[in-house]
Amino acid sequence: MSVEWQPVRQSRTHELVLESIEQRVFAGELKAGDRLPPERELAPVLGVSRSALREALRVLETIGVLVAQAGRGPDAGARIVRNPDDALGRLLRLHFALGSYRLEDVLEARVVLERSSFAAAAEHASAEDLDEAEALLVRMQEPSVGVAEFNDLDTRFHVQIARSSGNQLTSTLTSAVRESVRPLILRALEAAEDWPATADGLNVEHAELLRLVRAGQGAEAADLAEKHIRGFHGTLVDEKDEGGEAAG
Amino acid sequence: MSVEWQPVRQSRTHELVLESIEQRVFAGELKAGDRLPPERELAPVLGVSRSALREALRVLETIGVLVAQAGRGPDAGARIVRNPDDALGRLLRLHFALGSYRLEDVLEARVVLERSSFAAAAEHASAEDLDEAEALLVRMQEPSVGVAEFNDLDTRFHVQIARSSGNQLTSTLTSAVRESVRPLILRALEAAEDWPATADGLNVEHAELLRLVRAGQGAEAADLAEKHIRGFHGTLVDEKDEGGEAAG
DNA sequence: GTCGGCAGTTTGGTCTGACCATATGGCCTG
DNA sequence: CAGGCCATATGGTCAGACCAAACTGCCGAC
Repeated sequence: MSVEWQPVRQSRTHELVLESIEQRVFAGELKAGDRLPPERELAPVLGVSRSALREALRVLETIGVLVAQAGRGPDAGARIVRNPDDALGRLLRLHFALGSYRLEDVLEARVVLERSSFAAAAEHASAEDLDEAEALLVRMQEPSVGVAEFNDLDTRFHVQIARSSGNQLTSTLTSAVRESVRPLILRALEAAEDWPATADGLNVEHAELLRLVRAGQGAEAADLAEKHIRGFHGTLVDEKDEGGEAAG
Repeated sequence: MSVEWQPVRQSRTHELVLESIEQRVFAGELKAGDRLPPERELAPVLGVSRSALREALRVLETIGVLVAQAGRGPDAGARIVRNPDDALGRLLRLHFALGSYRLEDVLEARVVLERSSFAAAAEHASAEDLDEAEALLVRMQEPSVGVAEFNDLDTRFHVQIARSSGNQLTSTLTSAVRESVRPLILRALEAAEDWPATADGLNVEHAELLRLVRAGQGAEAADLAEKHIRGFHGTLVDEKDEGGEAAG
């Protein structure tokens, strides 16, 4: 048989706890907004120590499924939430830093996701969403804006378009992927020979992108977005060429 | 200013520890394969208790950046690794179960990612990778294959194509997104009125997809992949219509 | 009677120290 | 020299205490 043997790796306690809670989520018994029992009650019920339970809760918190709040009242305790964005962002950022992904791979992923975002935004975006995006562009056009803030606004513009596409998942993925290369982009912007010209060029493209989205020209917006992203990543590859190959 | 005030939310100890370790990763001081000092040494150095340190390590383990192994020898201890796939899979699976994402959103994401996978595979896939994909298809064609195993092989086929595209990131994302709807697809397959006919139809499409990839016809493969996925997800929407809307 | 503050209670966060489980390294015996 | 047993290093778990945050509600001052 072609199936390889796998090491059995016996489960640790906190993993069993995690499974138990996950099962409740999959079964629909735990929904967003629900509260878990207090740690001091739940631990003995599950037959584990509080520390083991806490490690499981920490895992759930890490993936944006749970938040904990001390104190009393309706907002206190451990609550089920839906906040995948931070979790995905941290995950991709760290793995990109570790060399799990090559820059070209990130580039392709961005192109694919953002083409979809811009095309969908041209279809579904509300005027308010696009107004917010425009506000970001206006702030980017101020000559006094610094590189760091420009980078921040740039990220938020792309994320705002993704969000306005109405697709939560591609929005989250777009945001996370963009976040993962944020430090790299910041370094590239800082190293730009003629910063005002660079900023101008990006501003022009952003404005045109937003115009196409507003006009409902999804296909054209997608094409320009691809050009926009590829053009910019081109400069990144140049910046990073001393990095060498990521080892297997 | 349009920037909203944010609650300051003072950092918890384990978050500070996490930041400290993350910084080392971003700075390149911690690379894949490196070992962390033993918990009992590292905790006092960081000025925190072992439990707080362990919670931080658990977070890193959750996102696939660290594995821990008890015992002695070169493989023991906490080591930096690059294993994002499980982490991303769990994240999307749980969030999909919680209703963070609508089924249509997942469908669009799959279409976008897998179009790219198939197109890139037609360009870059090695013969061995495609042989492995073919072996999966052969096993899916056996009449005796059960629904669960078919679902498993189907997943692995799509993931194998993604992997053979040479893009680690889209491969991971494809795998995770496919995993997140795996239970749903399983239920749909189980509910199929004429299972052999359903399986046959999918098998034919898979074979044609692989043929196009082998022939290097990336554009055609992408189009067929989109049709393949949309067609199948259509049956899923029908299956899930009792689910109602996901609350905001 | 109302407002403000103070104490009580609930809940997560952290710390300490102990003990258990696992896996290697090396000694010791046959 | 081979096999088994013990020492050691390391993560995993546990128990109990105390700290910190945040709401509840009482109680006194006005």
